[in-house]
Amino acid sequence: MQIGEISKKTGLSISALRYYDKHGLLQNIGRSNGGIRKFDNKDLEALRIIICLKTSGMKLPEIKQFMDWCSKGDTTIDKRLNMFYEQEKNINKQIDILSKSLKLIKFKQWYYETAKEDGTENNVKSMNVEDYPDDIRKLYEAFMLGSQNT
Amino acid sequence: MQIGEISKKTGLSISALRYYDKHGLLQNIGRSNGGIRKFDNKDLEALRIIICLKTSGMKLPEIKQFMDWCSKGDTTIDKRLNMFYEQEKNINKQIDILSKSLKLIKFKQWYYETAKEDGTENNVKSMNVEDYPDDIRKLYEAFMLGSQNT
DNA sequence: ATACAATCTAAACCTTAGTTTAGGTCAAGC
DNA sequence: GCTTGACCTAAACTAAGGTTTAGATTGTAT
Repeated sequence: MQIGEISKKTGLSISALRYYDKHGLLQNIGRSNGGIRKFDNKDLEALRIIICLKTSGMKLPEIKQFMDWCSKGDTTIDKRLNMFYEQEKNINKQIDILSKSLKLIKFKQWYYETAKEDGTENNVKSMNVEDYPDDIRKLYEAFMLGSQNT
Repeated sequence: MQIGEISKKTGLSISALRYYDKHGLLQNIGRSNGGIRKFDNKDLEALRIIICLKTSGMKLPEIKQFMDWCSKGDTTIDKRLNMFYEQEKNINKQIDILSKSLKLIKFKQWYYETAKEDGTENNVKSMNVEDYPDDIRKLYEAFMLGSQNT
């Protein structure tokens, strides 16, 4: 497979693929005599992993580090295992943050739905927290407690 | 409150706060006669919302748009409500992607734990998918099906 | 042989979200 | 009235992760 086909299969742009190659993320991809990149299924699988690590927030130098370890063989198994333990923590942290954001979003939806019904923001803006519906108050407090102060 | 105190309360750097102000995210913050920014609790709450939107992936121009709508009053309630509906979808999409990544991570943990026990990657590398433990196979397949092809 | 699309490289450019630097005020305490 | 720490602006700089451009080469089809 050539770069164009790989681009279609992975959704990465051709220039991104060349960029990854240049920066050492794509190890041992072959070249034709004329210098054209030849990808096989192993390369494709490696790319899937790269994409997954990237979308879960890992930086390219760190991904390269992992690829280097892979090339280095059995002596780096421990490091690689550890990296995946760390990345699990990382992802869980991100999910936590997003879930907390979701609470503010839900609160704001209620806020603007109420404003919409009233035809004005004034009423809901001047409401006291204690007068929010129970479930809404919980959302609001979860958000506010999550960010300390005031 | 001055910018230094706000920086400590929000965790944003002073330069980031000035940058947000310059780009119109911080509307109607006062200034002393001498030109020094004066923040009040409303400004602080607005900043909390900005931080939340930003950490959930919203770009600064979009956040500015929202702030502009807020300043414009009741005629923009619908737009703001809609923005929060969209942002909910957005966040859920991000959580989905992270949850899928987590499956690969879990699979890789099993993979390298096995390699570690064996003292080499060779055995686990040459295993067939059908011989993976059931739960592991599911993780692997969820990941591979999620990315089509091959 | 020639056309043509696809590929190649290097180097310049781009965007986002700030940070840093330089040179200058502000205002509180002594 | 002077020092000192916090604040101000504009403008240049940074970093990551690519994209774009220009000009050359490859390889397949006619």
